[in-house]
Amino acid sequence: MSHDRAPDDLLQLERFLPYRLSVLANTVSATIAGEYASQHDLSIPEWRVMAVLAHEPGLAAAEVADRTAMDKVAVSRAVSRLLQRRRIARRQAEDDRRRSSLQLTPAGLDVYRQVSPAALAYEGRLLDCLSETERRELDGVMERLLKRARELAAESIIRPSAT
Amino acid sequence: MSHDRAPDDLLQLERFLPYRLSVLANTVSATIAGEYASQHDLSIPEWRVMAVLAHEPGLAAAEVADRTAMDKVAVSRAVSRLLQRRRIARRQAEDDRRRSSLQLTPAGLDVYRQVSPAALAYEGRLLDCLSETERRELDGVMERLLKRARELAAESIIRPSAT
DNA sequence: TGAATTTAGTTACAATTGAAACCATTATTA
DNA sequence: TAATAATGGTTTCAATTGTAACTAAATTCA
Repeated sequence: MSHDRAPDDLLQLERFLPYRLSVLANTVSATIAGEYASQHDLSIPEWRVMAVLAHEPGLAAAEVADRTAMDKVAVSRAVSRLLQRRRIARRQAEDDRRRSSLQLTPAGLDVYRQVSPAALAYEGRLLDCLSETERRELDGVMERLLKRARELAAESIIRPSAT
Repeated sequence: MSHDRAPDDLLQLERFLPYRLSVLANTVSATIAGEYASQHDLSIPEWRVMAVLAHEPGLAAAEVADRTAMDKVAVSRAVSRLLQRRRIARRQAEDDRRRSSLQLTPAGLDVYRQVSPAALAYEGRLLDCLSETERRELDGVMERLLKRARELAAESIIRPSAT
């Protein structure tokens, strides 16, 4: 009457944390991306760049990459779109002419000030389904999981397929 | 001495749950994808298809899409690669000739039996950083967050940009 | 029955993303 | 100081992914 294969010591997709994380993150990101795009013609990478520049004006592209967990190519592309739309401005650092210094324009700051509360409102509604305690705990859990995930990622890069 | 803009009632990227979820999920997925790819030449979509077929042999493509949170195009592509490699077999349902019935081949089952414990081992090491209680709680929290995220996603599709 | 819809799945085309090559500048060191 | 290496950032090309159009089969209902 039951399946004769795949006993439950083998992986079941719906119970697999990496799968669940991926589905949750994609669902959330797709919703937000739709919101940003329709309201402000803004992609998630662009939004990330703006958000870090709001808090730390003058960063170079590499520093932005660092703080947004994006690679330098993605930052370069987001930056060039933001420059086109005059949402950020760039000048070259006087000490090092390779390096750029990025900051929001007044128009960019405006956009940030509009998007920011909408994003926080979405986050709030998402977290509605958790108790205050659960939220606090989730915070710590996420932090440790990310730290751990990075450790494991570093491992498998160092030793891509040793015996 | 402190920044004169972006007060903390505005969004700070590192504290923003959607951002954190995305970074965590991407880090985890990239690690696993690298593992699958190097060891078995298997993509994540393909792996998902195999995992559901291991538990429910005979599913049609649309049902696979359902259970893997993938769209039908992604399933179609994964299925065609898996067919090429003889990891799954397809026959058409006798009652409805549009519909296909998919199942792992013995070779496919073999791959699944190899990948599955490796994937579970990774998950175990990731969860190492949490206590037993925290893991149990995370399970419930993930479930509710996903449910909630889907509600909110449905909302914004129904009412894409009402006043 | 038979035209019009709906459903399952694939294909074609455009947009996004990632990896590697590349240019310009700065740092190193022989 | 001249050659070499390293760094910041952009560009190019290929692979992945998403959207829409499409084919074939089944269903609806006039």
